[in-house]
Amino acid sequence: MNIGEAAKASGVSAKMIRYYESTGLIPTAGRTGVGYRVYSDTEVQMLRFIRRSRDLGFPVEKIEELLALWRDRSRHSADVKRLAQEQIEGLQRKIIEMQAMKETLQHLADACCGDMRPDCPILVDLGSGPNSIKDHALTRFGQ
Amino acid sequence: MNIGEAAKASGVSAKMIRYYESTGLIPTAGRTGVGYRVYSDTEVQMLRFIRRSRDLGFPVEKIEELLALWRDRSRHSADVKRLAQEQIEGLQRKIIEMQAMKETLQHLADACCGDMRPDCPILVDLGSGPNSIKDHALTRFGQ
DNA sequence: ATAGGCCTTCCAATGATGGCAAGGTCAAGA
DNA sequence: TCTTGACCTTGCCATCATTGGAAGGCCTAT
Repeated sequence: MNIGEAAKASGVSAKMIRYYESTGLIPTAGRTGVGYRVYSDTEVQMLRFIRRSRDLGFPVEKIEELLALWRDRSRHSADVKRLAQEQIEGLQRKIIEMQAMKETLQHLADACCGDMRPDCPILVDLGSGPNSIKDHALTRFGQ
Repeated sequence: MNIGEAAKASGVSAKMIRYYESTGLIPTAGRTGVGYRVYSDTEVQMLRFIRRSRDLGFPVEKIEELLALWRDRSRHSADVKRLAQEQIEGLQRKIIEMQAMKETLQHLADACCGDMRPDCPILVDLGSGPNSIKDHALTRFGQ
């Protein structure tokens, strides 16, 4: 199987397959006489594993650990679960962070009339420093 | 004010201040006789604006637009609100995406007993392709 | 005078990916 | 057999925002 076919079959672009090989994430592929990379079903399965892990947000560094466990028949499932749990926590942290950004922006946007006038609480907030949300809330409720 | 003081006062690192200057996001700072950059309160305020915008997840490209509106006294607040709304939508998209990843992982982790045995539905799923979640659910409910 | 803490510029790396260019190869059709 | 188009190869550059380091100049206090 050529790299293009392996790419189609795995969902990993040819570019990325070469990249993963260069970084050592996957072993160096076999070559034909003229230097074309050759892939077996096993290798395609490994690529699909990587693709799916990326889709779940795992950084390549963690995928390396996951692959090692995948290959290790005497692994402990606890180790896999721990990696998954860490990833879940990382995702949760980011979600909370973005949720906070979103809510802050939503409050500001709600307070902006959004017409032709120049007055805009969003710009006022951005120009006024890091505690402005609280300040703004206090100001609003204080009035 | 030196760049170090401006950095402390604005929350933007000296490194980033120089970078923003080099990319044209902020105007070139004044210089002392020996070439040190000098900053006024106005410029520090602009840096704080940038910092706060970054904290809300705006890409630098959008901050450029926000800064332009900030400076433009004949702006329409509608333009600012639109930028904020787009940012909110972008954040929401990413949140949903990460939420989906998290839930998928949570299902998988829940199904993994996490002990010393090697059997692990997480690894099975990662190795089995993109539709495995649905497949897995069907398998479980079908049994 | 010297130490250390600033400042300057330039260069490089991050992580995962896409894009482009120049050149070799293969298969099918004229 | 020759050509064409689709594939492969390597290598370099770009992204995005940020950090780090190296090499060298300046300023202040001891």
